[in-house]
Amino acid sequence: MPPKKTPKRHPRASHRSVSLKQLADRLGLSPATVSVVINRSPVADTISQETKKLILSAARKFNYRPNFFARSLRMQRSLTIGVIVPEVSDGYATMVLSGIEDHLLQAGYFYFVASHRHRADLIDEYPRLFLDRAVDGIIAVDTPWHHRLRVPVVTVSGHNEAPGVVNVVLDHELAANLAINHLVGLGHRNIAFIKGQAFSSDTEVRWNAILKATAQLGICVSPKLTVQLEGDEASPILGYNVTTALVKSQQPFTAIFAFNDISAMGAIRALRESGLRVPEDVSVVGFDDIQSAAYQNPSLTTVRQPLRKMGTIAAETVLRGIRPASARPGAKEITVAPELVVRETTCALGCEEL
Amino acid sequence: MPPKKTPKRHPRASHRSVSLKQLADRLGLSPATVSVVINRSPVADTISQETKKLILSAARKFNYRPNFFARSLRMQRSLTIGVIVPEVSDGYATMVLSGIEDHLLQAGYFYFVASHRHRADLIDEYPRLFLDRAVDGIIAVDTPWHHRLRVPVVTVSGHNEAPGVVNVVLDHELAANLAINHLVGLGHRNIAFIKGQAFSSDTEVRWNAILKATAQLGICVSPKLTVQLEGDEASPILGYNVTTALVKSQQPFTAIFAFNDISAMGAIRALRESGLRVPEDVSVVGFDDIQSAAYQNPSLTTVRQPLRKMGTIAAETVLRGIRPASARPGAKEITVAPELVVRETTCALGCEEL
DNA sequence: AATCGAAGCTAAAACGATTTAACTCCCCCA
DNA sequence: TGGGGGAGTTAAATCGTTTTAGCTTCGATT
Repeated sequence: MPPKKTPKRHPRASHRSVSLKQLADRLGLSPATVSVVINRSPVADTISQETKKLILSAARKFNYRPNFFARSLRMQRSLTIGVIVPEVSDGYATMVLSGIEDHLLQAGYFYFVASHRHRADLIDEYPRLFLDRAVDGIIAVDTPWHHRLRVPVVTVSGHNEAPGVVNVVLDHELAANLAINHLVGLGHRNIAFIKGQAFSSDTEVRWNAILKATAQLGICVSPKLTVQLEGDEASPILGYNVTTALVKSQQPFTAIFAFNDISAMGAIRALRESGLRVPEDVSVVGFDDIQSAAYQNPSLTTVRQPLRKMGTIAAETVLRGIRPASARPGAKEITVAPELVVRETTCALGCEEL
Repeated sequence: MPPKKTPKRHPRASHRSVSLKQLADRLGLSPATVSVVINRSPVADTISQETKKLILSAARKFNYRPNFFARSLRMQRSLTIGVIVPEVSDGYATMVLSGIEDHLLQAGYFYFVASHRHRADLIDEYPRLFLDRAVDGIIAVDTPWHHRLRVPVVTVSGHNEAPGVVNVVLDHELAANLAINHLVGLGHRNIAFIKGQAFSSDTEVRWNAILKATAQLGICVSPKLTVQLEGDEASPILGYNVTTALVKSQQPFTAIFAFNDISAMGAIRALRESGLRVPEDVSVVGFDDIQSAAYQNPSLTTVRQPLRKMGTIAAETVLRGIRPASARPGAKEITVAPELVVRETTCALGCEEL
């Protein structure tokens, strides 16, 4: 008597849900038929109504869930997007993420998040890992980008003209104009500037926009009133430090235009500690309009970036890139408009409100 | 002459990377051998050194990357964790996420994020979608949890005793003690409380802890000085609203213990607008110690939750649950300790600093 | 009576890995 | 001469789908 050859089942296979083949067996049909009906493929047009009903109701009854890997393997698509950000726990990235998520999940996609914390090796490695995971597309938020990949790539605030990538960017010229006009309109002439870190992809474009805007208005940008953030953390301490240095330098100024809200907060604290009042002695304009900007004390005047919207646009764009329907190229850059939000940290030169 | 039967290749198959089989063909070996060597499986022990070298160098040369789906399909594991949070763009969740990410990526896992925005249908649906995607485990952050799933589940700040799930929670009794002791030590007796929204999983436990702590100190908790946040947004406006109402009610109080930093910020603004100074007239204690707490003006005294650490622990725990090595059950609850961070929004009753 | 076409369904080949149970040599020893 | 055993390798099944190119039937048309 030959030994009974019980085929070894996979360890976890026991309580797994029913497979397509099992379903087909139960119905006395072939997997092909079941597959075709369940996916509402055009081939199913010739399947009789009766059979279709049977299949669909059986699928419901046995709670059939298609195996994701089998399907992805066959279809060569993962319905997954990789998102790379500098840091998950900072306001900028999470706002964008929130917009990205909105759109992706609605479209039936999921996404991986990876944060590189400005480490060059990770900036290189994560996109590769994403590809190993067979993502259908990649969104890079505020992250330098040089790769050329075989999936669509969209950056948010990326300014490299990499081939095949679409950049979703703020209209920095408008942003600079809004802020500078506001300050100049209030009578400010000696304006200090806090530039972003060298690694931040917006730093350079924004700075150029500022130079252009000030030039147009005949405002001089003094190098002595220009400081630059340094350091990786997303903490107000960076703005605090440079502003303290600025005050110590004794150069007179009546306004600060900060690179972002976080540094503006640090700046305000530094000014306070130096005995300067905000906004009576120094007006401060932030950038981004993160959640807490409105609830600072005083509340922060700032240039709002529509971050959620930028995320949504990025998601739409990357998905559009996946459908090979529309020709790939399209626009290389999508620009969104900022908005000036005037709150309490700016006032007319010499004002003494309160 | 029979028509040449060129097997139709898949659309995108062209520039895809080399497969295991192709690699094996090039080497004149079988896929089995190559697989075994590349995965350093025990079976490979009997493969000659020479062959191994050949295989590994060929793999490098042709930049072989195993197909993720094929592997997952076979191995029944995805190296992916699903994380569900109320909202990606809020400080609490992102801090936890940051800790989760740290650990998961190091361990070779990726994670999906989905935010339910307190919609009951999504709280139900996302875990299902995660399972459809064959995640190996789920982490639920500040999210009510009732399911019993076939993968390990870890909650952060979950307080339901669902079977098979591990809860990572703060020691709320300690937290309440720290805060109340601090205030009482400063002479405060009439303390107002801002309770969390009903849907927040910490609300109830924290409240009970507060009742216990006050009872121990003989402090009376007046219902008239107790307000509750309402609304979904993660905005200070919620705290602002209830505090405004509190002030209007004319009940005397000299301190507020808020449910979180966000509502504390709103509370401070409301107090200010009512002509009350913080901390001279009213001391305020927040909760969480989110990034911006230290940079409020005045900076916020608060109870710090080690959110990143909680995330890391959650990640560790869920991965431990996946390895079937260690027996599944283990502790049902892992407690972490809060820490009181005294800053500028609290001072002794009757103080007039500045 | 042979042919055609439509209707309804399916066989079988992918997709790209992992894994178990052999299988082939070849040497050595009785 | 036979066979035991190790070293080195692999055939083939499996994971669960999708999809293309047919395969049956059967009634209708020439």
